[in-house]
Amino acid sequence: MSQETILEAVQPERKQQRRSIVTQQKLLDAAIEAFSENGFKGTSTRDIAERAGVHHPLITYHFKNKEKLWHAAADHIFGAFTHALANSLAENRQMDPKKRMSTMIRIYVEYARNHPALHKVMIQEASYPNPRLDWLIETHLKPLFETTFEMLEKLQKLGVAAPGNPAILFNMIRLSSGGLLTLGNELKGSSGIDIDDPETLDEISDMIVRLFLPGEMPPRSSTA
Amino acid sequence: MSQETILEAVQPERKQQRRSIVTQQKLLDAAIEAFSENGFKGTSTRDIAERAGVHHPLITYHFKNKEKLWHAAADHIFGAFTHALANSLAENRQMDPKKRMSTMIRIYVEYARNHPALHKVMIQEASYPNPRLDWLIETHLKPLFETTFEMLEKLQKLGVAAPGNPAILFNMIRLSSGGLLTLGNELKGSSGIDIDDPETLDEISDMIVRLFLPGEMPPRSSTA
DNA sequence: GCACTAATGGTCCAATTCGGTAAAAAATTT
DNA sequence: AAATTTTTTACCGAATTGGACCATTAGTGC
Repeated sequence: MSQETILEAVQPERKQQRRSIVTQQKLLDAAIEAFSENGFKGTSTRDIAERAGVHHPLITYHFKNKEKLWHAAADHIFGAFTHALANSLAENRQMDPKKRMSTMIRIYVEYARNHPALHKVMIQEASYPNPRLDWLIETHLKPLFETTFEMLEKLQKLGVAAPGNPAILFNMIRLSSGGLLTLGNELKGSSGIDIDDPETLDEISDMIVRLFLPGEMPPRSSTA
Repeated sequence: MSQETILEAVQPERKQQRRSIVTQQKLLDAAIEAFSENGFKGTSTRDIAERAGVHHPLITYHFKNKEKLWHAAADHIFGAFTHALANSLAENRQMDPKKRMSTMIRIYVEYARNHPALHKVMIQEASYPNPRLDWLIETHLKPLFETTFEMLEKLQKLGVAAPGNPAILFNMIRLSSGGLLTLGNELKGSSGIDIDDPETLDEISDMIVRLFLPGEMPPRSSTA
């Protein structure tokens, strides 16, 4: 979590003021929200400043320019998610693989509900080829996905996860959870699904586990 | 298919010229592409005209304004998809329910590959509440979804489709197919999935059928 | 071929918005 | 109180916005 930013590199002869941290935080949150809704091109720095309740030149002051603000915002939300995920996985280190994966799914569903911007930003940038997408893939997506691929493959060998290309399988899980919640505004009207109902979230998580991890864990052998 | 547009309402004392239809077509295609990439707000009419290779005042001439162009473009792509779907379903009228649903999935996967704008536009508009989303739901989504819900419920009763809320199930299918292909630009880099490979499309379709329609059709009884 | 209209091309518009800068004012830290 | 960080206010020039206007061209119906 080194989002004390950018400016730290210059030369902080004096320590950063608290209100400065607050406005940076507000700007990052507002930026993520705006970028996730309207994409990079479709978002103006003025819109972001307004959402943050802050004067727009502060963006230049704190983040230099729009591009750097986008990167900082992406780092911010991915960092927070990775952190939440790592925490939860550390807690469940001794659980069996199926339980661990189920937990990850549950966390992601919950996270996607509370921070839909995480998935939305990926969609926005994947919308057409651009350098930000490449950066996102290399910096955040690949590291995040790799461990999950491995976990899934292991589960497939154990007969727990459904067979087939694990990469495709993983992405289907990703879309059935995060992608589904991203459509929140539409689901109620088109399908009568209310993602604000906590029971709905459980229903989604349970269904994903049932669909994608249909097998049961084999009884633990003494040698392994 | 009444996308001969808008102007027909005025009073066509003479019949529409062929080149006019061509430019309208080009504008509709360009509009869908642009709107799907950058959303309504993020798209300029000039961008659309440029993509279409057409002078931008022609948008005003043919579609009155940006809003009406969006609606015409949405009608256009949803009409085309509904048409393709209906055609294929008509061909397979005598097939058993599981086969029919599998066919629908296959069609949607293929369609989403060749016309990613269909799904992208829905995502763009669902990104935040707005009147276009409401219109989209009422005009196109609900009619399109209703029949599928029913088919799915029937398949659940037959033990073919996975159990659980059919609306959620349906939307997971929708996202595992169309939503997945929408991420095309990202999937290669992040997961090594190449959606330009026809085999990948088959793999996706097959996996969806296996995951969501795991049961086999019961042998046909003589009375039903 | 002629008259009429639909369609296009090219130009212009006024308004707004864009990202970013500069310098004064205010708030904090030392 | 001095020094420095942060915020505020005002402003910039460039680009873009959706749309209007009219002369020209192409196609239609006779």
